[in-house]
Parts: sequence; structure tokens; C-alpha cells
Amino acid sequence: MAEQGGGMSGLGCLGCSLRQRNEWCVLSEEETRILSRNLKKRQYRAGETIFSAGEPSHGIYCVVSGAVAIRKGDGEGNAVLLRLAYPGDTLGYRGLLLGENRRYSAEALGPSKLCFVDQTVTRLLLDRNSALGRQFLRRIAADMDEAHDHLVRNATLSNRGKFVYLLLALMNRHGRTASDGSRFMELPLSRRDLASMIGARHETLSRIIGRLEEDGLARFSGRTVHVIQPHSLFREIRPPTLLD
Amino acid sequence: MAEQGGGMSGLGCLGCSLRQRNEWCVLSEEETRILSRNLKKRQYRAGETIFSAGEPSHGIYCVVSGAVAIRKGDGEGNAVLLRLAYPGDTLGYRGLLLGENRRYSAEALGPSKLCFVDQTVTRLLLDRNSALGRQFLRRIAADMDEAHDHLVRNATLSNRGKFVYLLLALMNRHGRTASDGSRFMELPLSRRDLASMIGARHETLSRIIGRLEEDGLARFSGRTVHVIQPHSLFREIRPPTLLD
DNA sequence: CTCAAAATTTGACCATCGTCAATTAACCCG
DNA sequence: CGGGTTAATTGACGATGGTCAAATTTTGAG
Repeated sequence: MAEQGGGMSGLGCLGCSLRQRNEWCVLSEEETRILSRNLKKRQYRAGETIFSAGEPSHGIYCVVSGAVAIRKGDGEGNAVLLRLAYPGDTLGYRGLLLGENRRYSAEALGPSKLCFVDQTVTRLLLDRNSALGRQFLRRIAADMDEAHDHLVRNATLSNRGKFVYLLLALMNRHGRTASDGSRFMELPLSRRDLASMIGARHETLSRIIGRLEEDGLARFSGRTVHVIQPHSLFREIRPPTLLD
Repeated sequence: MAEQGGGMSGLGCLGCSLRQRNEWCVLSEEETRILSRNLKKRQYRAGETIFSAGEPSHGIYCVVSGAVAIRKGDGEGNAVLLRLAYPGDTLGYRGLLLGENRRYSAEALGPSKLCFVDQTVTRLLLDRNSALGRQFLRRIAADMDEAHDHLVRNATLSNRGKFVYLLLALMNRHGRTASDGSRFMELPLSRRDLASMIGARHETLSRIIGRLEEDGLARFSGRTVHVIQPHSLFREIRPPTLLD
């Protein structure tokens, strides 16, 4: 039998700290118990596939811990890493709403826990609690904004700019600040995946990384990155157009 | 007093042919009347701004006729044309859901009619008819898919490829087929806007267009485009990887 | 620990793209 | 219709990015 809930043993979702921060927060205590009883929590190994593009949607996933890569192909072998999902994020709501097959794949980047909520349960809860629907609307609207911002950056920035932006974004999630103000992190992605996130070849990314090191903006060693002066990176993508 | 409804005089929204095809189709006759009484229909001239990024959202817009450009800036003067909206499309729902200011601008490309529905009315209807919320969810989910596809294309295709794709998409909306199978259309956009849609400079677009003409794939004259063999254009973006 | 496979880096080379500048064409207001 | 402004094209050139190939490093299975 699958473990239930997100946190301490018997409490189920009620004890899940994530509940405060995602759409399920509007559920009553009883509704939360329904959710608890009907979800399947599962641990994924690094690299394991959670679901794949093209297969039917049976429900949604909620990231509990770890990080998940959202990949989408163009039908010709080329696959792009669209975004990363983190604890509190909900995946695969599109199938729930449109009843279509999955349009992208989800893969655990490292060891990750996800909760699966079947369609029937979600629909039941959506019917019982209209606020839940509103929460989903907000979630999607926010995702939409993010996608639009992404589109604008892609149209505006050079590959180097896009990568710098990506680095800063990853740093926000994965970085730690040292006592001297410099920041460092362990990259959750291979170079190939980093390259696919900015729509460039991995060879190109290698060179971009090389140039960033030459320019003294960052130091790369395997998956470890040190950014000495985060400010300098910011300047890269926010050029001194007007006085800032 | 603003005109009401979308079609023949007294019928209001009930007579609006668009209603069949957008989210409002789930409203009852009485709810539709409420909608009719509370919307403001307005004609916009070519180039006229419907709303601008940064200003507060007071409601949503429904495109009745014409075409609308959705523009989004990156905060540094660079503005990108994200997409075009056509009759039946709903604009600006994000503000309704998140209560935030507009994140993009909307501008009439040619003479266009739009209906404005105030927040309070939309919320009233959303409360009365829960199916309406579901419709909005579907709408946004579909928009989301489109945005993701856009992201994948941007990461995958060259500028030429992106432009060919754009041409074919515009052809679907604006094109007519001649007796010999060739297609032609009047472009709804300036070269600059076309360029910004594919994230390229207008000089680059000029050269892409030049090369497409050299290659005999299309003929451009002002805003008129002739595509002799639509198949050849398709081949551009769907290379003969495997046997098709 | 060892070895093979996969990932990453590097080089060479060419195509594409952006920038600056100059020209030409199209458009709008009066 | 004219004049001025904006849009579009073209050229030159440097910068960036993609492709192919080879070398090097890292990773993972056994």
C-alpha cells in the first residue's frame, strides 16, 4: 500500500508543510483527509520518468521533494527542457482539464517524492470546493506568465544572456551564499540539459561557460558553480540602458 | 450608451455567432442576457491601443472582429509581439484571476470590435455558473499549450524556420487559395512586427525574405505574399528525418 | 578498481545573425 | 500634391552560433 500524505506519518496531507503553499491550501480539514486517503506517494530515483509525452493522463502530480524536469519534444527527436518543477508545484493539470494525453514528459532530476492524485478524486474535490478551481486558475495563470516571460527573454537575449539568466534563476533555488558575498551551487542539470534550456547546442554552451570564466564572472568545475559577484551577472542581462 | 451584444441589434450576445465557440457558450439564456446588458462593445481603429502593460485590470475583453496584437516588453524598451488574437479569443483574464496589473499590451491591428466585460460581472457569472470557470480553465490550458509549443519552436528552429512557421500560421488565418493551388494573403503585420515575433532584427527578416524569394518559395510585395507551393514551405520546417 | 559508454571540451570552419550606416520606398498630414 | 517622417532594404563587417570531428574527462556497471 502506498504511503499517504506528505509529512509525518499518520497526519497525511494535514501534516504536509507544502499544503500551505499550493492550491490544496483551500481545502477543509475533511476534504484534506479525502485527499490524503486517495493519493499515492512515491519515491523516484534520479533520472526516473514520472510520465511521458503521448500517454493518457490519469491524474495530477504534486512535487513533495526533489526537482523535476519538464521536457517537451518537437516530434523530430529534438527535446527541449522547458522548466524545472520544485516542491509545491503541481504537474499535469492540463490532462485533467482538457482530457488529453500528456503533452510533455516529467523526469525526476534527483531522488524525488511525488504525490499522485487521480482524476476522479480531483474532480470530486473540485465539485465540493469551488475555491479549489479558483486556485487552479491562479496556478495556471501564473505558469502562463512565466511562459510568456520566457518567450520574451528568448526573443530578446543572446544565448549568453539566456544562460546568465538561467544561472541566476538556478542560483535562487540551489545556491548558497558564502561569507564573502559570493555564491555557489551544485547544478541540478547536465550541460546538455542546460544547453537545451536555452535552445543552444551543448558545444555552444561549453564555449559560453569558457567565456564566462575568462571574464571572471563565474567558475565552473563539474557541476559546481561559483559566482564571485552576483552583481556582475545581473549587469549582463540588464545593460546600463538608462540610469538604473 | 455602448452598443450591446455581438450581432444583430436587439439580440445582444444571444445573437453573437462567436458565443458558440468561446467560453461563454455554457451560459444559460438568462445568464447570457446578464452578460449582454453589462458589456461594452467598442470599435477600435487600426493601431489603437486596447490596454497597456502596467495598468490595472478592470475586466476582460472578447474579440468580436478584426485582429489584436499582444505585445510584451522586457522592461528595457524591447517589445516582443507574443501572439495575435482573433474573433472568439478572450484577452486579459490574468488580471481577473490574479488581480494584478496587465502584464502585456493589446493593440488593434486593423479596425476591430471588442467587447469589454467588467470584473464584477465576470465574477458574478463565475459564481452563478460553475461550468464557466471550467471553460476558462480550458481556455488557459490551451493557451498554455500554445505558449509551450512556441517555446519549443524557438529553441529548435532557426530564424528562417521560425519565419516559415509564422508564415504558414498566418496563411491559415489570412490566406486564400487560388485555383492553381497556390496561396496568397495580405500580411496583417509590418516587417518589424514580423521580425519581433520570431525574435530577430528587421534587417535579418529582410534578408530571410530575400532568400525565400531567391529559393522560389514565396513572393513578397509590400504586404502581399504569394506562396506557390505550400508543400515546399512545410518541408522547410519538417525536414525529411524519417520517412514521413 | 577497471573498462566501456557517455558527457564534455576543444578546434576548425562556415553559416547565420546583429550592428552600423546609407539608401530607397512607402506613408501620412496638411 | 508635396514634404517630412517612418518603414524597408541593402551593404559591410564583426560576433555569435551550428556542425563535424577529435580529444579528454566523467560516470556507472560489473
